[in-house]
Amino acid sequence: MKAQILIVEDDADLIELLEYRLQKEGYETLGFLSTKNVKRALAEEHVDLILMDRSLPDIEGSEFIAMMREKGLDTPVIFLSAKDSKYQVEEGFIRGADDYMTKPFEMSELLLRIEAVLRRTKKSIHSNLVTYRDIQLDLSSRTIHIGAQEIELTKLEFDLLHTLIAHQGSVLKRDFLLKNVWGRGGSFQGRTVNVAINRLKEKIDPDKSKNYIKTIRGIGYTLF
Amino acid sequence: MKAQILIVEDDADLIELLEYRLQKEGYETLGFLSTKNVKRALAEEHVDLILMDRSLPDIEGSEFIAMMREKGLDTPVIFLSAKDSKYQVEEGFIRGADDYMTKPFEMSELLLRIEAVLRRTKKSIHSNLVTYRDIQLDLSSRTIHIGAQEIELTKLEFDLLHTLIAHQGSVLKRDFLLKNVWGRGGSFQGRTVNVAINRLKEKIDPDKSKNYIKTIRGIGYTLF
DNA sequence: CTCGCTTGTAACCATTATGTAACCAAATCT
DNA sequence: AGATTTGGTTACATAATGGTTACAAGCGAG
Repeated sequence: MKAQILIVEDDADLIELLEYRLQKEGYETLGFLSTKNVKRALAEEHVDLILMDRSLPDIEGSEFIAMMREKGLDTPVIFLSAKDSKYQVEEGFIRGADDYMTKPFEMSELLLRIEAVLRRTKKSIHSNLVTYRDIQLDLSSRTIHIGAQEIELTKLEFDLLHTLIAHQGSVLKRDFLLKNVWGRGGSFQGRTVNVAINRLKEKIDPDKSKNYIKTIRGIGYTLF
Repeated sequence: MKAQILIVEDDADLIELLEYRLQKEGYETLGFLSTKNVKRALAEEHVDLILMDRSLPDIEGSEFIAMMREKGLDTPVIFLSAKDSKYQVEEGFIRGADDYMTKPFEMSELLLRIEAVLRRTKKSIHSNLVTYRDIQLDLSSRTIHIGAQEIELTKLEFDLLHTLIAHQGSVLKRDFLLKNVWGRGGSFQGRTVNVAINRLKEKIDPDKSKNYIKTIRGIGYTLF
């Protein structure tokens, strides 16, 4: 899948140059002369990266980013800023951007930086998912989603749910769960597993309508 | 990797001579009789250096450079000029050329100057940014900005924040942090990571309103 | 060498998670 | 149906874990 790059730059010739080169590299491009229609484009299209002149006629680049971030958009941005002594001093004020290039720049270096930023932001979606019905566990971020809702589980509850899902289809005996989730053999007596399962049930299905976990009397628990 | 040199010169014989000699030295060359197609060539190919006659039939050399720089290209340029006057040499430098040769010139001297310019322009002065929400780390200058504010972090705190951001989206266990930030395996006990995280939290979010760092009880820490 | 900053450690506090027990409800058996 | 067995529910004590603070050793800049 090609990455789509949005360009905001008030120099039409530079847009042309950038679009030509980026398309040649296999990117899709969207060129804009001002930020006027950019917001709409961001809402309508999926944009992987924004290349933006820092000093646009209508708005300051970092201001635009601030607005964008406020709307909840975290599209990465690379600034293109003029090598103006005034801006050199204020380099620290380039904020919210993922990278920046000072004009004049080498086209090949820009391409490398684009690649780097895309690689970096793509990687953050390196999740490790386990799903059962509408439950979704992300093992790397240890987050749990049920439908669109995110819920919180303790370490024990998370591990318990994880092994239940991992062995879905088979009935898990208490000994098995104690060994796999708690780590110790039979050092626990009584209702330990029982209570844990119930606390888990309470969290993933408070109104008892989904019936994720089924009790097999005399044996243990299972998911279907 | 061979450097590519673009030549713009209205004397076809001189182009041929230059190309022959430069190729013999191991450079790749692109010859042009006018600036007409040079812009396109600069977009398509990586060019390390431009050799340019200062008085071309279609455009003045320094004017062309000005245009190029405005487009954001910083490819170095060496002027070749038939006129010999100190005044003009200085003017040439002021207008953005990296070096200047007056015809007739010694081929060996040109080669030396080409080498010098290429060596000089290899170094990159661009920064290396890592961002998370409104936090921005500049890895080359090791400065940290949160929004408009610049804050100071110790080496340890900087490295810690850096690895947290680099692995944003996954929970980082204490062992992992000890290995990656501290460098040693398990040579630390107790609250070492803990205290470091809290010192970092205190600096990047003194009034505890931003909640950048989330504690995952029993596992470690994460950004989200 | 000294001063100040950094940072590991320990002691202590606060919070959360969880094992256990007591009790209740439901299923199973005779 | 009543007894018995098994699981569910609740409350609570405490263990586990992380946060906070203070302090001293280490380290580097001057």
